[in-house]
Amino acid sequence: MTAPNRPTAAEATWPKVPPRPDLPAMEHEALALWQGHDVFRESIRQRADAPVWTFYEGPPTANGRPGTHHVEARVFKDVFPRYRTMKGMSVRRKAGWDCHGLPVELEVEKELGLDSKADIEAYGIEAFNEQCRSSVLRYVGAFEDLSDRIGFWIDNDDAYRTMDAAYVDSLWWALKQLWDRDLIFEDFRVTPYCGRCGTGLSDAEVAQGYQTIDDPSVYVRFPLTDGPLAEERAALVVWTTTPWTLPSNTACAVGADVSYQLVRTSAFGIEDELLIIAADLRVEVLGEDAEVVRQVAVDELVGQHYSPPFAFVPMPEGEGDPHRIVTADFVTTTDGSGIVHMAPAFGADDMMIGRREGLPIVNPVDAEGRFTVGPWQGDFVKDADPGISRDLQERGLLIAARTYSHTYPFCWRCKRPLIYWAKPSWYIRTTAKRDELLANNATIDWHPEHIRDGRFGNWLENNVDWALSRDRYWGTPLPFWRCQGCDHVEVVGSRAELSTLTGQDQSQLDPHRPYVDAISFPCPACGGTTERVPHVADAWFDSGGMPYAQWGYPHQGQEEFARHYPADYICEAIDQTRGWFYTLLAESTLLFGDSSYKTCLCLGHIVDEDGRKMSKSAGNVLDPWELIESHGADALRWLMFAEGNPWVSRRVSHDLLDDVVRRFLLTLWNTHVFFTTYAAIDGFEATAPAPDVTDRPASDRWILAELAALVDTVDTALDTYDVSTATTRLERFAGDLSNWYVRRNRRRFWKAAAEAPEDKRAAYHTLHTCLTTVAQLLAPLTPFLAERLWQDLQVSQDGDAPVSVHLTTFPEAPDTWRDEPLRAAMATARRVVELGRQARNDSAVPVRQPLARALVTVPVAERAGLQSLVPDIAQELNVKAVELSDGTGDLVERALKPNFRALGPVFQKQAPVVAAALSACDPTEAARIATDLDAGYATLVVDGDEVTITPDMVEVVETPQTGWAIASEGSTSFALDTELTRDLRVEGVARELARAINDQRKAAGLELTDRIEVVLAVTPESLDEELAAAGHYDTLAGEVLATAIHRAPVADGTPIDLGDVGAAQVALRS
RNA sequence: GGGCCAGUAGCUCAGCCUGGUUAGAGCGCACCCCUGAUAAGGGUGAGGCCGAAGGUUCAAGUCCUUCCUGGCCCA
Repeated sequence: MTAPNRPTAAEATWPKVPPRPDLPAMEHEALALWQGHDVFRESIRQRADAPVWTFYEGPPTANGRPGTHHVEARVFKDVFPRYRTMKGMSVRRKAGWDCHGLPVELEVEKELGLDSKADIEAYGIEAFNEQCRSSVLRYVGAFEDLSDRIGFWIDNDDAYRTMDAAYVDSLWWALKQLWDRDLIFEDFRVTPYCGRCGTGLSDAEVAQGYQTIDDPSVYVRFPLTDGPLAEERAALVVWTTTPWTLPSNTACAVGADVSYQLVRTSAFGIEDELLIIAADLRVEVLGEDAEVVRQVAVDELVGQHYSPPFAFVPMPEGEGDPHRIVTADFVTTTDGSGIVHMAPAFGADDMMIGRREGLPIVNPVDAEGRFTVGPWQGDFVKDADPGISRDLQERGLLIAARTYSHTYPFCWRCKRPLIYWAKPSWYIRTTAKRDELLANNATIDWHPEHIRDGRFGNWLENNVDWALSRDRYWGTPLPFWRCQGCDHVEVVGSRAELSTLTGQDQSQLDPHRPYVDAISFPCPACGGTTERVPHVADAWFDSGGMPYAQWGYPHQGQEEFARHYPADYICEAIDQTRGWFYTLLAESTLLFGDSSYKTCLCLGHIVDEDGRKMSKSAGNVLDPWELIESHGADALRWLMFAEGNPWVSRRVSHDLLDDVVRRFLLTLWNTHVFFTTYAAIDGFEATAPAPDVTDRPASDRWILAELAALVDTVDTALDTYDVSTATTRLERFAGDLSNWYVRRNRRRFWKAAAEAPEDKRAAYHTLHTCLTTVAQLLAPLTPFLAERLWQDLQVSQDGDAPVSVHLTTFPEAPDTWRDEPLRAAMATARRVVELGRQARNDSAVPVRQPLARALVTVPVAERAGLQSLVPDIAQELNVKAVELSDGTGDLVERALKPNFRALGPVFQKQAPVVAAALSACDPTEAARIATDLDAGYATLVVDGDEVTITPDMVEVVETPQTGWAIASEGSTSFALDTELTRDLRVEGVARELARAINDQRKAAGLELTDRIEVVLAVTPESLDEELAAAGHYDTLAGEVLATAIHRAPVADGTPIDLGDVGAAQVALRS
C-alpha cells in the first residue's frame, strides 16, 4: 500500500486484490503509508481548532518487555481517541512513563548484586539512582515498537516522565498544598518489615514470599486485676502465634458478638483455677473436662484490667490506660481462644484499635529486628520465641504451647521471616475528604457501572489515610525539611522556593536523592538547622499527579492544564481501582475538589486458552509479537474488542485469533475481493454520479437501510464506550452483506452491461458505498484493514479522497438510506427463504431443479410489506410462482396463537385459561374470530364467561393445507409443490448443462471474459429437441459466454450425467 | 473471613438493566448443496433441566433470597 498515484477518473484502475491476504504484510504496508504521510500527526493537526477531548495515558513502568496484556490496554486506549478524532474532536495523545519506585530499584539491585539497603548505601545512593535512571527507560523502545505495530497512536515525542525535574516540581507543589491545608501528618505505620535487610516490603513483595510454616501457638494466662471476676481470681486465656510480641502487650480484644464462659479446670497445673475463654473454643483449648461455671457477658469484660505477662517494657507514664480489655470486630472464634492479645507496634489491626482506644505504642525492637531491652536484648525477635515460652512456663503463666500451621510472609530476598513493625511514616489525610471522594466518585461514568458502588465505592467507604512515605532511594523525595532544634517542618513547593530558602540558585538541582538530602537551610521558625526527612514518596503519588504534573503545572503549562483537565476518558486494568484510579481521584479531590476523569473503562485480565492466568512459571505466556506477526494486529484488536465484555477476563490463543480472522476479517475481505474483481472487469467508475437511491432495486435499498442502521448503532455504541455492541453489529453486517446481498445479487455484477446498465451501476455503487462506509466505521477498531479498504476503494479512484481513512470524518447515514419497513420485510423474506430451503432439503429436490409453485403464509402484519419481495424469494428458491396467502384462500387453515404480553395485564390470573381457549379454537372458530378481529374485536366464551379479545392479543396463524412439502416456524410457513412436469425437468437439464460447461471453462483455465464455442451432443434426440424448442440453448449460450453452440456429435468430449432423463457429451473451443 | 464479578450448546460468547410461554450466534461435529467469490461460498440437522434450591408473579434465563463452583481484589 505505497502511496498511490492520485488518479484522475480516467486513469483510475482497480487494484488487484489477492483472494488470500497476508494480513501482517498488509499491515506493514499501512504502517509505511501512515509514516509516509505523517497521518497520525495530521489527524490531530487538522482538528487543531476543534473542541478538545481529553485522554490521559496511565504511565506504564518500562522496566520489562511489554506483554499481551499491554496490547489489551493499549488497543482500548487507542480506539476511543481515534473515534473522537473522526467525530471532529481534537484529541492530543501525550504518552507517559512511570519512572520511580521499588520495582525499578529491585531490578537494579539484582543487576548490581546488591542485597540490602546497607549494600545500596555502601554502593552509594548517587550511583545507585543513576543506575535506576538509566534502567527505567530501557524498554521504552520495546513499548514504542509494540504500540506502533498494533496501531496505538500515542505521541511518544511528547511523553511525560515522572522522574523529570519539572514533574517532581509539580508534585512538590501538590505536597505543599496538602501540607498547608493540614492534610499531611506524621504517624506510626505498621508495615511488613525485614529486619535483616532493614527495609519495609511492598505488598507485591510480601505476596511473593508466603510459605506455610509451623509457628508456636501459645495460650497464656492474663489474670484479671479489677472487677468482680478479679475477685474470683479469674484469668483470661489469651492466644498468640507471635510470643515475641507479648512483652509489648497493651490490651486484649474480645469480640462483641462472641460468647464467653467462665470455666473451672485443674488440668493445667493449678487446682480449680478459673479461666475465661470463648465458648466455641473451650473444648478445643481446655478439653472436655473443663467445667463451665457460667456464661460471661462481653460487658463484664470490657474495660476491666489485667496483669500483663511481662513488665520489662516500660509503658509511658499516665498514657492511654493500658492493659485493659477492649472490643474489636475482627475477633473470631475460628482459631485461638477468642481473646486476642494486642501489641499496636506489631500489627495493623492492633495499631488501628490502639489509635481508637488511645493506647500507648511501645516498641522494644530496633531496625534490625532485635530486642532493645529486657532478658532477650540483642536477640532477633523470632529467635526469642522459645525463650519467651519457657519463661512463661516457669512463671506459671503458660496454659498450653502447641504449633500452628499457617502461611506466613518471608523476605523474598533473604528468606528470613518478616515481622510487622511500626515505624514513623508520613500520611495524607484522605479520610478527612472521604465524603468528597465518594461524591466525586459518583460523577464518574464507570464501565462497568458496578465498579462505582462495588469495588471502588467500597474501597472509598473504608478509606484509610494514604501512607505516603517510603524508606527508599529512587523516588520523588518528600520536600519536607525538619528543624533539628525546634522540630518545625518546612514543606517546600518547588525548586524555586528552595532557592529562596537556601539563598542559592537551585533551578538546576536534580530533585532526587542524594542531592536534595545535602540541602539545608535555616529554620524559618527558630533559625536552627534543617534537614530533609529521609523518605521518598509512594510512586503512586507520582502517577496520580499526572493530570497536573505532566504539564509541570502550576510552575508552567497552565494553559495546557486548563485545556486538558479533567480527562474525558481513561482506561486501565481493573486492578487499578486501588492504584491509579484511586490516586488520580484522591489527588484531584484534595487539590481541585473534583474528579480528574469523567469516564473510566476497566479491563479484565488476559488469560490463556484454558482460562488460566498467564505467568512465566506456568509457561503459558503468549508473546504479543508472535501473535501479531502470525495473525495480524487487527485480528488481535478485534479479539480484544469482540470476544466478551472488556471487563471480564478474556482468553487469547492462536485458535481464537484464527477464528476471528475467518469469521470476520476474511468475510469482509472476500466481499472486497468480489467487488474489486468485477469492478476492474467492468471498469466501474466510482466517482461517476450514482443512481438515486429511490431508483435502485429493493435489495440495494435494503442493504443501504441496514447500513444506515449499522452506522447509527456503531456511532452510539462507540459514543458510550460499548465496543461489544459495535463489533457484534459489524460482524452481523459483514455477514448480511456477504451472505445475502452479494450472493443474491451476484448476477447483476457479471451480466452484460448492455442488458441493464442502470441496474448494474446501481449494484456497483451500492456495494462500493457499503464497503467504503464499513471501512470508515472500522477505522477506530481495525485501523489496518480499514486503511486497505479505503486505499483500494477510494484513493485508487478519486484524486480528491483523503489520503487515509483516518483523516476522514466518521460516517453519518443520509435519510435516503433509511427504510425500516423494508428492513422488516427483508427479515421476513429471509425467514421464508430459510423455510423454503428446509422444505427443499426435506423433499430432496435440489435448488437447481426449478419447481412450479409454492405457497407462503406470514403473520398478517407482515403480509403487505413482503409482497414486493416475493420475486426475490422465488428466484432464490428457484420456484416459478410463489404465492403469498392473503388469508382468504381455501389452501390455508387458520389457528390462533395467544400473545401473553397483551393477555397477561388484562386477564391476570385468567390469562393462561383464556390463552388455552384461544389455542384450542378449531379452524372454523379461529376463522370467525380472525374476521371479527379485523373489524375491531372478537368475543369468546371462556368458562361460561364472555371475554373480549382485541387484535393485539392473538396472532392469526395460517397453515397451508395442500399436501405439499411444508416447513414452518411459528406463524410463517412455506409449502412447496414438488411435482415435476416435463418442462421443469427439461429446464433442470438446461441448468445442469450450464453448470457443467462452466466447470469446464474453469478447468480449462479460461478468464471470466473469454468467449468460447461449445460443441454439445444431448441424447436422446427428443430431449435435445425439447431443449431447443424451449429456447434453453440460447439462454445457455449467454450463461457460458458462448458465441455459438453446435449441436453435433462430439469425438472426445466430456460426459455430463443428466440422471434418468438422458446424457450429454460436451467439448469447448476457444 | 469480607467485597466484587462470572457460571447459558462440546468450545467461545450474545440475551438479563426494561419478565411474556419455541433461548440465539459463531466455531466444532454429521449430512447435504453450490461450482462465474472457487486455496472460496451456502444449507439442513443433532446438541441446552440457562450452576443449584427456594421465593415474587398470571408468567422467570431475566427480579429477590440462600447456597455451590471459578476468578479478581482485600484481610
